[in-house]
Amino acid sequence: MDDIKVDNTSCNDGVLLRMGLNDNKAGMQGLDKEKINKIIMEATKGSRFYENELKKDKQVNQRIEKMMQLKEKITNQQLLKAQLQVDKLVMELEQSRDLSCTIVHIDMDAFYAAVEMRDNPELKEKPIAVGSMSMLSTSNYHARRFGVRAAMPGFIAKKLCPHLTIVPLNFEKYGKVSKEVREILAEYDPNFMPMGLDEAYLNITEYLEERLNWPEDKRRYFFNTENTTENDKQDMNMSTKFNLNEDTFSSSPLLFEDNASLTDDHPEQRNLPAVNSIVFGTSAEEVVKEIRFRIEQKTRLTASAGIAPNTMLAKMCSDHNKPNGQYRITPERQAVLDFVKDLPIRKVPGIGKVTEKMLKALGIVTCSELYQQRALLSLLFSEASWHNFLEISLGLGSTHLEKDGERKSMSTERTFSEINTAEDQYSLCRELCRDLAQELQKEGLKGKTVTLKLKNVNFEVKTRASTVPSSVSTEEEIFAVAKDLLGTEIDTVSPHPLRIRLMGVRVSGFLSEEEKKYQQRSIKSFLKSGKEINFLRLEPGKSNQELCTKNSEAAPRGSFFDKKRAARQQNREDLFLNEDVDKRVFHDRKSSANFMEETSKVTAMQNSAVHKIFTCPVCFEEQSSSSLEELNRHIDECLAGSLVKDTVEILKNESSKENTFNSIPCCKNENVEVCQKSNMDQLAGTCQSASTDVNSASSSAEKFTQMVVAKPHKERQPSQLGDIARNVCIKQCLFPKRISLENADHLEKIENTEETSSSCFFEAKEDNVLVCPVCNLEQKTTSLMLFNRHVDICLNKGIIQELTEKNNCPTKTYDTENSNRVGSLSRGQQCTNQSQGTKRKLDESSGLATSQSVSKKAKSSNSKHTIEMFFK
DNA sequence: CGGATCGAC
DNA sequence: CTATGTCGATCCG
Repeated sequence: MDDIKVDNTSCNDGVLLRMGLNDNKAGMQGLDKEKINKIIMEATKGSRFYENELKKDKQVNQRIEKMMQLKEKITNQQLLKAQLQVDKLVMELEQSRDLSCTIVHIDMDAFYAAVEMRDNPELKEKPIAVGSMSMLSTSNYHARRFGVRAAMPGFIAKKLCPHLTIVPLNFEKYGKVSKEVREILAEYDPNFMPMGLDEAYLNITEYLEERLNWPEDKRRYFFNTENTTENDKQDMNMSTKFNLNEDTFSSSPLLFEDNASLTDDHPEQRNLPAVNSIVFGTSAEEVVKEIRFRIEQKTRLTASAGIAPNTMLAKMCSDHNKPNGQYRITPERQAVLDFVKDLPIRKVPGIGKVTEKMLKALGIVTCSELYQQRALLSLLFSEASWHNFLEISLGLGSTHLEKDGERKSMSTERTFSEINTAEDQYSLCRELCRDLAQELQKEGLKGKTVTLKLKNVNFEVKTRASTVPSSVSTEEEIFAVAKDLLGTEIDTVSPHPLRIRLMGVRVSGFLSEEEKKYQQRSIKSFLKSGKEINFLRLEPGKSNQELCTKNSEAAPRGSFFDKKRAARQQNREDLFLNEDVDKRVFHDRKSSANFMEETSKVTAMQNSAVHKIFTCPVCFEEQSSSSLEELNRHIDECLAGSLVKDTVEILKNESSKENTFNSIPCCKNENVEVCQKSNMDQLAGTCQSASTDVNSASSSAEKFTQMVVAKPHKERQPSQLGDIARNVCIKQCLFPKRISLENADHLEKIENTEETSSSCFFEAKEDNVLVCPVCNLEQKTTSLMLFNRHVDICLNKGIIQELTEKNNCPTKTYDTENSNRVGSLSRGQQCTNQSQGTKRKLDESSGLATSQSVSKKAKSSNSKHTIEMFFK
């Protein structure tokens, strides 16, 4: 927004700090500063809001006091030393100064208000503001003369300006206009960076070069005469505004580069020929004029702009001649320093009310003072802060517009009139969770930490966060966490009621893009394959839902380990099948991205005659089938023939990194894929979105488990067994069993919170018999930690060396601390595709542990849970 | 990690 | 009556 930052007047007390005032131009209607302050004060004093402002102000003052005390203790010696250090950095920064870019900041003037005025001519001559009685988003310039500004509640604005018209927000409209503007901007920099609806940065460096050779015609724009007849008049004004003089028409670059064009924002009235087109030059100024011209022609709204060698300066430039003006800092060091010299620090983006006040306490108001005090600042502020200060005072800023990365959090919050009953609060909380879950789903995000935000009726804000071992994304999941947070807050104030005026819920701690791809793909594909196969194979009426919703009652938890034990007997050999499976199941090593396609192709196969080669996961023979139906039939036959063998565990590493399906280490001897609970919880969201059948899951994890885990043969009808076994089978082909670090990570977390979490994994203690992957002996254990300790000990014995040599395959470390970074991705690749020599190198360079480093690790830290897994 | 604060739009 | 909603960054414990 183009609202001018509050210039801190001399008022010493808090509230007025934020009530910035505009100059009251002579002869204009409006109020003077004093009057405005008085009115605001009267409207404010005594309110809960005001009391809170005072409190916050006190805190800032305390911070300042602390800082001043620190300052007192600083000796000259220290200061000198700091000076040297800082100046060293100054040198470096100065050397890195880059003036080669042309950055433009475009800022629509009083955007929302301007849009509303445009669409309702009645408002044109009136003071208006956009927002509500409780909060204004912006005001037009007329209203600003009364002290009506953005972030001011409407009722106070009304007191300042009784004639003020308050127009409600209409984001849809602003969004449309914003899009129109962006379409123009994209022509100058396809990578421009929008900042909200009304601002954007452009890097027009390249564009400028190109444009240099453009003929006039390419730079000619026509006045929009269609719009309204009334607009003709404006067009003439436009001509004036855009300084359409002879220079412009001659479009001589030389003439434009001189200073005359720098003053074009205050053009004198000229006699202009009536023209319906205009040619813009090739200089940066001309380009920006063109942009603004086109914006105005297209939207009938004006914009201000700044041109400078970096974003920070450009932003401040756009403010310089606002509204409807532009300003350029030429790409010369001196020009930059001149601009910055007397600039109040408050104008700098990033310097807000508090920082301004703190710096003011040190006698720093302008940027040159900021520079002069650099040594002191380096001793009083954090490194990040004083580095920033230094760059500001040198006029340095970023020269490239980095696209904002992935979002880090998503939240929703609501203000309301006091709510003080727990019941209402819970239901409100649920509602927020519902809204948030919906938004999360739109972006396919799941996060690990849930934050509850509360503002009590005294405007005191509290946030309470909790991070859970597995990502959440559904209403139920989020609410489950949020309600606890809310509960404890209610408890802490009890027996008094919790009196709040705002509640908010936020989810953060998303999986990184890498993790997400990795996880989602495999999960989605998995679900897809599972779903399709079920869809095809299960008798009518047997839906996923049934498989999913039936959970613990149908499959008691103890059975989980029963099955494990039973399975363990006959599969040790399976471990050694990998390589074969490797070669035979997958004809080509497609990236996992293809698996989505792959599965959908399989679906498509039913309708199309396309033949598809597929390897039967049971007999490992290639099958050319024209339909999934056919393939299934074959598999059924195979299964019937080799039922005893059941499904094989396929420890295959296919080339794609992402395409690994997670399973837990201790399940490695299982013949069936077992999804661990923490993982299941993660899957739940996807599960729900992918499968419409699945809903109202008290624990989607368990449903999932049931879907995946095959029951022992005898308990099932043959047909069912076939279905499920094949399901598992195929799934394993598509998503060969692997251990992911993520998994290990969750394992540990779950274990640590064993008592509180409803983890079922180690619940049946007597059944926890795990096979040590090192000594291959069964270990009866009550916790993963104990088991890991055993593995560590085994490793320490040096058995690993022997095994590694024998197996000629690297070992794997599951380091819970590095779990996020160490992709299980690249590992799969290495094991299958590369000779060991290469493997080792890659392992080391990517921070992965090879057998050697694993041993070291195991020795050096017992606290780390290392789980080794040997392939082949 | 959790909580508070700052700053921007 | 009546003082926003959302997001990222940073600092501190």
